[in-house]
Amino acid sequence: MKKIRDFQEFVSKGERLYLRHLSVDCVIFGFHDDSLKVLLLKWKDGGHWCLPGGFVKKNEAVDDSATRILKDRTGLDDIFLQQFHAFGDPFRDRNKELLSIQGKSGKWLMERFITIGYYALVEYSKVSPQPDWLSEECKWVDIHKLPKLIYDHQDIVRKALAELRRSLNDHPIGYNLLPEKFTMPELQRLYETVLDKTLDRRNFQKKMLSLKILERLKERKTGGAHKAPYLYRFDKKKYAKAVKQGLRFGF
Amino acid sequence: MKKIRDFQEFVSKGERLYLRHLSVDCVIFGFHDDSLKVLLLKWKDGGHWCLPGGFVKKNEAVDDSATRILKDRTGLDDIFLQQFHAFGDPFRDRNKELLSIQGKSGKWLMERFITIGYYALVEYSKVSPQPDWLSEECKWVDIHKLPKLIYDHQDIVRKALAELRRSLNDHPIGYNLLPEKFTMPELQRLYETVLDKTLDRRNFQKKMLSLKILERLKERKTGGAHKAPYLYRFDKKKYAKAVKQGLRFGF
DNA sequence: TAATTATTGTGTTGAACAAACACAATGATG
DNA sequence: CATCATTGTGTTTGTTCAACACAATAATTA
Repeated sequence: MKKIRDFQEFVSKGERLYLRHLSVDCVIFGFHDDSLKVLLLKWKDGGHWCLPGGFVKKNEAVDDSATRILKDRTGLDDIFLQQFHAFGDPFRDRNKELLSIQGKSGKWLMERFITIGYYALVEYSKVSPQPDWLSEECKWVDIHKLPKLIYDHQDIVRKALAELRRSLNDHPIGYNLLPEKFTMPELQRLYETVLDKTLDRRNFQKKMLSLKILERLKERKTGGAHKAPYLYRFDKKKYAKAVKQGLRFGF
Repeated sequence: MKKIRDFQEFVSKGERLYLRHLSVDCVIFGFHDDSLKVLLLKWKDGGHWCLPGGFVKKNEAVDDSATRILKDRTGLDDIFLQQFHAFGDPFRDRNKELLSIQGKSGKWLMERFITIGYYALVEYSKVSPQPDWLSEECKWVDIHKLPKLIYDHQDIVRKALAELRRSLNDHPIGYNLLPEKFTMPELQRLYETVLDKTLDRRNFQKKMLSLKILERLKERKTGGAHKAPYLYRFDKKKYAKAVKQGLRFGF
């Protein structure tokens, strides 16, 4: 992929390259330090925060646009990605004065955009956040400590989180959000964080094990200042089979 | 609203009026004769079947486009409407040769469209299906006996049904799909149809009543050749309260 | 008008699951 | 080697779910 040097070049090429009025925004979830994080960008100009996003090439599937954006910001392929909502209010991106667009060629950017929202589940430690040409910074932010975001990006995050919660009942999110090996307490804290409530340790373990998609490994010693918990990993075969049959968690 | 006289006028005005590359398609569900129906249109030209759809005006919220389309095809306001997916494959509407567009002004219609899918739940008897200017016919079709549909409209229906099933756990669909007064067997057959499986009559009733959103009325005599079942209706207050707290059906 | 028939209304039981809870084992710390 | 926070496991109790049976009723018919 050819790199776009600067803003002006991007703006003038954009009109030829992209579908008008249509963008993609991604809510990229990660889990670290017992909290749920979202990957955000900070604009060079003005320091405003926003979600990683981009546009749809004229011959590109919208899903592929999302995949491309994710790859650009995280360096990762093969990400779990889920389209969840299209945001189509005509005033959703009204205050475009935030962008300092000059010249006639940038007009397309000032027009109204409908954006299609995707959320992604990634393994925190595998991501190397990369700012785009617009941004000075790309970093993880605790979902409960979000800065003010541009446009309706706050709503987009809220909706993404709501959909993530909804999907808890069908989809074992630990598979995508945790490293390959993890402990039961870690898995539990993930669920507690997403659901924003505490769960009973013993009942949680029973429920998880009853799904028969986990495999228990040897002890883990290092680090923790207390009794070393077992490590688990997902059993891919059983996992795939279970998902196909339709898992029912009870959250 | 000014009526659009014919195809050519529509095509030439469209470019000024609508956002490019963006459409809305609606899967309108109704329930009648113990079966789930979808409202379809049949084109004058070629007799192809499709979903009711339309385009997004330059200053119109996408949700409002869907509402407008629904009003035009059914005559109804205040419809339960739910956006469920954006279909963004570049070849999804490839075979545009189905449309016989002539003239330069129609070019916009031949380009690629991303369509945003909505499903609606309506009370069958209240709908008076109205063809649009493209169509000779607008009618209800059993969801299990669909004709061949244009483009990816079959996929759109499939996805809508999947989402409807998913929503069964949070949303009491009977409220939108049945007439104000209905019997327990009717409600049950609705669920059986949507889920495509039979349910135990007694357990179903217990579950429904335990939600405390139904109000039982007097007997119903007319019609049925057997014991007359009670009539029920939704108790709007309790219903609203329950939905807000998050219903959990167990399907 | 009384028997027939299909359907509705209701209740019970046993099994599966969920919530609440207690105690022993462990590994680092001082 | 005693302490401490945390993990591993099991029991009890109540709730929900699945499977099932029988009496009541409204139109039909004999």
